[in-house]
Amino acid sequence: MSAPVPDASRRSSRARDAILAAARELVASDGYRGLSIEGIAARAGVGKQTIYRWWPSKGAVVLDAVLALSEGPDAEVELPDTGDLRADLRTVVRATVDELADPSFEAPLRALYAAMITDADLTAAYRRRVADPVDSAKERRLRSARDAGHLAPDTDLGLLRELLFAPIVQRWLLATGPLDHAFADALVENALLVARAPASTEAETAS
Amino acid sequence: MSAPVPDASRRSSRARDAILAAARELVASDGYRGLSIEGIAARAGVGKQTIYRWWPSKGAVVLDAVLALSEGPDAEVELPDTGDLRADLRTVVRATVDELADPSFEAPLRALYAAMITDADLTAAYRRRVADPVDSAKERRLRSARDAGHLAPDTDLGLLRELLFAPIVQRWLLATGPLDHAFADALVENALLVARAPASTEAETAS
Amino acid sequence: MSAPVPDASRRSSRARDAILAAARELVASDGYRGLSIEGIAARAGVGKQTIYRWWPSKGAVVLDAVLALSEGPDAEVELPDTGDLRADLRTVVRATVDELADPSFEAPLRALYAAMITDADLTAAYRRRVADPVDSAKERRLRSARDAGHLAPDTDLGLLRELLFAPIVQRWLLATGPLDHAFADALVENALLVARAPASTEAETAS
Amino acid sequence: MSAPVPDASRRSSRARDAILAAARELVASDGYRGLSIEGIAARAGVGKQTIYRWWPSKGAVVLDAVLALSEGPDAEVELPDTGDLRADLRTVVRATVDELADPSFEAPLRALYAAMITDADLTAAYRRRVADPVDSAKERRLRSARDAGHLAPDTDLGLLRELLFAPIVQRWLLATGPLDHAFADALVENALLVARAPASTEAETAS
DNA sequence: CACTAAGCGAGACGGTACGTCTTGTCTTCAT
DNA sequence: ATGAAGACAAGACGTACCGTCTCGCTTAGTG
Repeated sequence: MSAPVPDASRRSSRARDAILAAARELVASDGYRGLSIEGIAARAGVGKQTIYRWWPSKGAVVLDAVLALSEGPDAEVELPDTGDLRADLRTVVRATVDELADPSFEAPLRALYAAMITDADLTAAYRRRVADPVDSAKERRLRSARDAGHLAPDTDLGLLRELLFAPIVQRWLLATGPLDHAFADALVENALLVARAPASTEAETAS
Repeated sequence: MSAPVPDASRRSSRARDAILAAARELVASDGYRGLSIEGIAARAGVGKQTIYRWWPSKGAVVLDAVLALSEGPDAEVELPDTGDLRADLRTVVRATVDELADPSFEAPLRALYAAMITDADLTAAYRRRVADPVDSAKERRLRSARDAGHLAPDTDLGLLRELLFAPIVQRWLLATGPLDHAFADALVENALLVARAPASTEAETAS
Repeated sequence: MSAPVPDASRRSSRARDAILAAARELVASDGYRGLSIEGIAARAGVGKQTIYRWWPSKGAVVLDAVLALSEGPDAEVELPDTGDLRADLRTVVRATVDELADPSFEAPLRALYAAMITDADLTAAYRRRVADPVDSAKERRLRSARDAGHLAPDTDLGLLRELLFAPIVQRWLLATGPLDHAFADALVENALLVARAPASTEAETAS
Repeated sequence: MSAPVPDASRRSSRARDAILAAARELVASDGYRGLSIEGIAARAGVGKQTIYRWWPSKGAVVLDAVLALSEGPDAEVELPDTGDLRADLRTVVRATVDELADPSFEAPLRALYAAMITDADLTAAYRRRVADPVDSAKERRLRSARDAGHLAPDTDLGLLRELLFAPIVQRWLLATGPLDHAFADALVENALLVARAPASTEAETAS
C-alpha cells in the first residue's frame, strides 16, 4: 500500500495563499510561540487537514511564508555588479542588516530559525530553497570581482562570504551587538582587507 | 501583594541536581522537541512545582543544565596565553569546533539556542552567564597580543572575535559546511591577516 | 431550487452491490464503531459521492446491507403453517434465536439497531421494510390458529407476537440472559398459555 | 509499569457534578448524535482530560448521568407491596411507561442505549448498576406474591419479569406501538394469566 | 521539645494544541 | 450525466503538556 500522495494539480491556491498570509500575520502579532496550526487554519478559514496535507510541519509553512514574502515568480536572485566591489558589497550587506531590522521580515524569519534549529529536514529545505541560491549569487559577485583582479586570485570565496554575513546573523540571533550600517561597513572593509584587494582598485587600499 | 519568593537557603540540592541531570539525559535522548517539564519532573523523581519554583521556563532549566556541564564551582574562564597567538587561537578555535561536534554538548546547547531564539529574557541570561565571560576571556587574550605588538594597535578586538567565531556558529546551526580543524585554522589565518599580523609565525614566537 | 434527484435508471448495480458487500464485510470485521462512509467507499472501490447520492445515511446503507442478506428478489415473507401451532412457533422462535446468535447476521443487525436508536427516519424505514412484513406474517400465522380454534377468539394477536419476540430482542441487546432454544421454547409455552390454548398438543394436531 | 490510576480521594466533586449536568443538558437539547466529550467539557467548564481521567467512554458518562438522575445516596430500590399484586404491578408498569415518555428521562436513556448496543463493557456496567438491582426488586415483589399464594408455586419469576417489561422496551426503542397505560395494564393482565393466579386472590381471576 | 513554616513528591485541575479521522460538499476527469 | 477520485471546511477524537492549585509528608529553624 502506497502513501496517500496528494494530487498537486487539484491544490487550491486560494487555500495556500490564505494559509501563508495567516501564518505571516499571526507570527507578526504573536511571535513564534503563539503560532499554532489551529490558529493558522482558523484565521485562514481553512481546515487543519488542508495544512497537514501540504506541509510536513509548522516550520515548513513558515518557510513558505517567508519565501512568498520575497518572491515574484521564483525569481533568480542576482546581486548588483557595478564594477565597484566596495560599493556593491556595502549595498548588499547594508540591505541584509536592514532586512533583519524590519519587523515584518524579522518575525517570520526568527520563527523559521527557531523551527530549523530542531528540525534537520527543514534546515535542508531552507538551504536548498533560500540559502544556496542567495549564497550562489553572492559568490558569483565575488568571483566576478576576483576575475576582474579586484580580489587576490587565491581568495576563498565561500569563506569570504561567511566572514561577511555570519557575524550579522550572530548579532541578530543573540542580540550581542548593534545591527547597523556601521557594522555592515566594518564587515565589508574587513572582507576587502582579507582578500588583499590589489592597490589598483580605486580606493580600496586607503587608510 | 508580593510575589512568593522562595527561600533559597532551603533549596534541595538533591532535587536541583536530579532536575538538571534529567534535563540533560532527556534532551540527549529525545532532542529538544521531546523535552517537557513533566518529563523532566518524572525522570528526576520530583514534583513539577519544584521546577516551576526555581526556574522561570524550560529554557532556563536547559541553560543551567548546560552550565552545570562545563563548570566546576563557577570557574572563571581563562584562555591559554603562551605568547604564540596563532597557536593559542588554533587551540581555542579548534576546541570550539570540537565541542560543537560532541553530541553530549551539542544536544543541550542546540536546545538552549532553540529556546533563546524566541525568548529574549533567556537570551539575556545566556549572554550574562555564558557568552559575556567567554567573550571577555577571548578579548583579554587578543588584547594581550595587541599589547605585545602582534596585532595592529587599532585592531577592533570585538570584531576580530566575531570573525573568528560567528562563522562556526553559523555552520553549526544551519549545517552549511563542515565543522573541522581545517575550517578552524582557516578562520585563525584570516583573523591574523585582518589584524595585520606579521605573515611569519616566527615574528610572534620571537618575542 | 429543486433537490437534485438522481436518476435511478442510470444507477450502477455494480456499485450498489459492492457498497453493500463492503458494508457487511467491514461491520463484520470492525463492528459498527469502525464503520465509516470513507471506509465503505474505499473498500468498494467507489467514490464517496456515489454513496451519498443513493443513501441518506450510513444507517440506511446498513439497512440495505441487512436486507440484501436475507433476500432473494424481495421475497414475500411466509411462515410455516403445518397446523401444529406449537411446533410452528417453536420453529420460528428458535430460528429467531439462532439468527441472533449467528455472527454474520448479528454484526450488521446490531449496527442497524445502533443507528436506529438515534435516527427516527431510519427506524421508520426499518419498520416499513423489515419489521412490518415480518410481523404481518407472524400475525397471519396466529390468525390462522385462532380461526382454527386453537387460540381463544378474543386473543390480541399483536400482543401475543410481542410476548413471543420482545424478550428475545431484550436479551440480545443487553445480554441479560442466555439466548437458546430452551428460552425460545419457554416463550412459546407461555404464549400458548396466554392464548388459552389446549394443554395438550394432540388437540391441535388432531384438527 | 502500572497504569496511571487516578487517585479518587482527590477527585473534584464540583467537576463531576458539572460534567454529569452538562451531559444531561446537552443530550436533552441536541440528542445523542450531538453529544461530544468536547461539548460536555466546554459546557461544564472543565478540561477534557478530567473527563477522560474518570470515565472510559462517552457512554460511561451518560450512564452516570442517568444514575445521578434517579439517585439520592445510592438508594436501594424497593417496589410497593400492598398485598394487592395486580394493583402493585399496575403501579410499577405504568410508572415505567411514564418514565420512558418523560423527555428528561428519555433523552439520556436513549443515548445510553445507543452507546450500549456497541459497547459490551458499558452494557455490563449498566446491568450491574441499574438493571440488576431493579430486576432484583421486581423479582422480590413477585416472590412475595408467590409466597403469599397469589402466583403458582412453579412460576418462573425471571421470565415473568421479562414478559412484563421487554415489550415496553421494544415499543420504546423502535416506536412499534403506543406506550400508554392501556398497554401497561394489558401486560399486567397477561402476566397474571401466565402465572395462573389462584382464584382465591380477590379479583385476579375476574372476567 | 513542641511548633510552625517552608520545601518537597505527587498529581488533579482548567486549558490549549497536537496530529488523525470522519463527515458531507464540491470539483475534476474519464467513460 | 454517472462514477471514481479526492480536495476541501468543519470539527470531534484521544493524547500530551502547560502552568496553577491543593494535598500530606518531611525537615529545618524558632520560641
